[in-house]
Formats: sequence, structure tokens, C-alpha cells
Amino acid sequence: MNAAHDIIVRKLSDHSALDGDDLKNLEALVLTGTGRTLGPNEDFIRQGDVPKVSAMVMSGMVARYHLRSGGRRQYLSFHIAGDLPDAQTLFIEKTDHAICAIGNAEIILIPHREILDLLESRPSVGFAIWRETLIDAAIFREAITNNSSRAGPARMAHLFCELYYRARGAGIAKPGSCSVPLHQGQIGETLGMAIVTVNRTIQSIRQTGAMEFRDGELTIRDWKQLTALGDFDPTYLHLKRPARL
Amino acid sequence: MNAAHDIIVRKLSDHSALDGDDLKNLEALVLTGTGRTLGPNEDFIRQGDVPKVSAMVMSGMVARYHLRSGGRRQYLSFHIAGDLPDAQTLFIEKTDHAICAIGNAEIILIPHREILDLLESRPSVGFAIWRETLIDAAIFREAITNNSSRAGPARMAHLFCELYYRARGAGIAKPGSCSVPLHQGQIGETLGMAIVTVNRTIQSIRQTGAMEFRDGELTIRDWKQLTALGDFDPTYLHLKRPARL
DNA sequence: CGGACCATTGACCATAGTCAACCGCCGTGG
DNA sequence: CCACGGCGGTTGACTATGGTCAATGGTCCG
Repeated sequence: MNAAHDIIVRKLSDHSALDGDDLKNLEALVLTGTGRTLGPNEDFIRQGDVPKVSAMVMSGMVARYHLRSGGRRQYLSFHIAGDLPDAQTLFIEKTDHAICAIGNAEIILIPHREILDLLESRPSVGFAIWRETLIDAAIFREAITNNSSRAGPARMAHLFCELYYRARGAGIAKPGSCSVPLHQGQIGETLGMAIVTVNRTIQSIRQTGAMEFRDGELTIRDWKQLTALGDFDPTYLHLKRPARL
Repeated sequence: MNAAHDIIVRKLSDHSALDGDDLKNLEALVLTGTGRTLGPNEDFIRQGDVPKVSAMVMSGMVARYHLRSGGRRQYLSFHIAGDLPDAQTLFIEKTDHAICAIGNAEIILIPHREILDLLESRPSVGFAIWRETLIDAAIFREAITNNSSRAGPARMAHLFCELYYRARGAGIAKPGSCSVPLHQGQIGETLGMAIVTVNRTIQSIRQTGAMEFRDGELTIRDWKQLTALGDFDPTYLHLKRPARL
């Protein structure tokens, strides 16, 4: 695993112009963080919490989700190495959604106080983090469109396209495959589909030869076909350097 | 109509602590803006644009939407007086969604240059605008949950609850009603429902006596019943002062 | 070996989509 | 002034996608 400062520097300089002093301050910032290892399904933020720290994902995958009255979960987004899944707690006190690990994950927790101090002294670092939260919002918007206007197979294909593309961008994908440690039930709670429908839809896509998904591993067999099926256009991810695919 | 600086001061001080100098600078900021009047369905940002200004809504309603390949629209959010529907263009160059007016609307357009200068000189104003964009993101998250996990009537009730609650918060609702100049087809493109289903769902809710929706006017007949039907909890809107209902 | 959990399959059902027609209103133009 | 056309809303009949219910198999772990 890379060191924390490598991960965040890579992530933020991917889309923002940061000078040497900015980077030095960023490295100092992550040193103030404390590591934490999470097991599958373990929450580290619950709905209603008022956190005093924000997390950066070091390895594995974490997810944000709403807990509906009645107990149903709705997964909202997934986050991989370099992501800041709860940057919004800097300025929104009471969290309106929970965050848990999907599979095993490692995060570091950085005190809000340290981040806020850095925002005041180095505005360009603040703008870079702000931009991160804006890209998050773009991903949420795409999820609205995906879950509201695409039929089952396209909806699922789009999700897998996004996860693979982002894993590529983060440099944690193997050639033609990446880790997606989701269960079929969780995919259903992401796409708004019943678990049986998830199962059947995965099989129907598998039969087209576009991809495989099994045992937490996503394998791309035909990227062009998969993106066509999912109507996937990565513009909304706002990755400056397009991932090699 | 109120003056622009009244609207933005009201909006931002609703959830952020701004001192007298901050407010003075905000008022100066909106003076640099130019007004624009929009007709129904008129775009003022198109997908792929690289705008040099950001808008604040003065009156009426504007909407963000995705244009899918094939021409289908997916509405993502609606914005009323005081909202900043394209603040994200400050830090994300290429817009990934379009914005249009719903009904007649008035906006003012403020140059990015002026806003960015203010962010550097008055960080707390920047934080307030940042928080605005984070609340936007919370609304997007709720839309994911709404459109993905609620059945037709609940989904529609939730949308109307949000629109009324926000209109209340912005001070532009009448007692028990507010303007929602959407057509049934647009509601379908918001909730991911076919237009016939929208029509039937509106009628079924109307029959419960919870609300009326007709000719662009939303009338609340039984707020408690409507919120129960829509499973509506306004926490995610992060309005400090709860709107009177 | 038993139980828990996840994936898979089958049979049936319900919600919501498609297709099509009609109504009422309004603005335009003959 | 009235006829026409367009648009939004409404209704009906039919269809299909996807949900519910239920049972089975496989794997891992205690």
C-alpha cells in the first residue's frame, strides 16, 4: 500500500494545480491523521452523527448509504483509494447518511481542525477539496439519471463502467479487471432492484460477453460493448487524465 | 421582488455565521451581476458549456437536467429564489448538465472572477457558498433514494414535500400553497415515471385529500398525511430555521 | 455435521409502461 | 368571429418489466 500523502497528492493534483508549498502542507496534513482498519459492513459514520474528523480511503472500498424508515438501505456512492467520502462533514454538522466499509478497508481520519486551518492558510488546497466534493455531486447526479431513466441491464452496466473507470483512474485496477467487493444484495440496494433481478440481470449481461462479475471481482471482456450497453460517458467524472482502458 | 442582496444575504446567513464585513462584501458582489429574464423552457447553460459566470435565482424556478443520448431528459433538481444552481462551475470547468427555466424566471449572473476574488479575501463567505453546494449534494442524494427505493405515490409525495418545504424556507410560499410551474411530463422526467403514471398518481394522492396539484399551483391539504405518505424527513435540507408549515 | 450466508432458479403477480384515443383550453389565422 | 391546430391533461386496454414468494444448492466456518 502507498503512503497516505502519495495517495492524496496524486488524487488532488490530478485535477487541481497545486504548488510545492501546497503539497508540503498536504503531506503534513495527512500526518496528523490516524489510521483505522474496517471489516466488512462496519460503519464508521452513522446517520445523525456530528463528526470532528474526516476520512480518506487508503485501501478497499467504503460506501455511503441512507437508512430508510423501515430499515431498507439505499447505497448512494462507493469510494476507493484517495477518495474523501465525508468531506462534507467539514461544513454540514449533522450527517444525513451513514458510511460503512464494503469488504475490508483502511482509512485515515484527519481532524477537522487541521483541515480548516489549512483551508485558511492555503486557499488553493481548499479549492481542490471543494472540487472533490463537487465531483462527488456530479456522481450523485449521474446516479439519479442512472437509477431513474435506464432499464435494468443498462443501469447495471453503467454502474460497473463507473466503478472500473474510477478504479483505473485511481491506479488500483488490474488490466481488464478490478476488485468490486459487493454482494448481489448490495447491488440491488444501489440500483433500486430486487436481489433476484440483480442475479438475472448479471447473468444476462454475462451472456452478452461484455463482462463477468463473480466473487467480488469485476472482469471487463468487451469495454466498448459494456459502455454502449450502459450508455456510459465518463465526462461527469471530471478526470483530467483519462484512464487507460 | 426583493433586491438581489437581500435574497443572498437571507439565504447564506440562514445557515452560516457571517459578520458585517462579509455581508457588505456580499452586497457588493451581487452589484457586479447582470440580470436576465428567462421564458419557459429556456436554457441558460447547456451540457458542455464552460461558463465564466454563475447565476443566482431571483424569482421563478430553474431546473438542472441531463440530456441523455436519445433525447430523453432527466431533471435533477429545482431551484428557487436565493439558490445558486451553477456554483459548481466555479471549480468544474465543463458543465455536465444543462440548466433551464421552468415557467418564467429571473436570474442574475455574477462573473466568476468577482466571486473568486471574494473567496480569497473573505474565506467565511467561501465556506458559506461551499456549504450551499454541499446542501445541493444532500438534495441529490435524497433524490437517488427517492427515485430508487420509493413506490410511485411515495416518490411523488416526497418531491412535493421538498418543493413546498423549500419554498417555505425561502419565504415565497403562500399559507398552504406555493407555485410549482411544472407540467406532468416534466414531473415524469424528474421521478422516472411515464407521463400517464404521473397523471394517475397525482389523482390517487389527490383522492387521499393530502394535496392538490393543478395549473402549476401546489396546495397542501394535509401536511402530516403528505409527509407520512412520502416518508419525508427534512433533515437533509439542512435548513437551520425550520420553516413554519 | 449443522447453520449461516450468498447465489440461483421457478412460478406467479403487480406495478408501471406503451399505445391510442379523446377532451378542453388557448392562440392564431382565415 | 369561428375553425383549426397544438398542447397539456385524462382515460382505457393491453403488455412487460421487474417484484414477491418459495425452495434449492454451494461454500465456509464453528
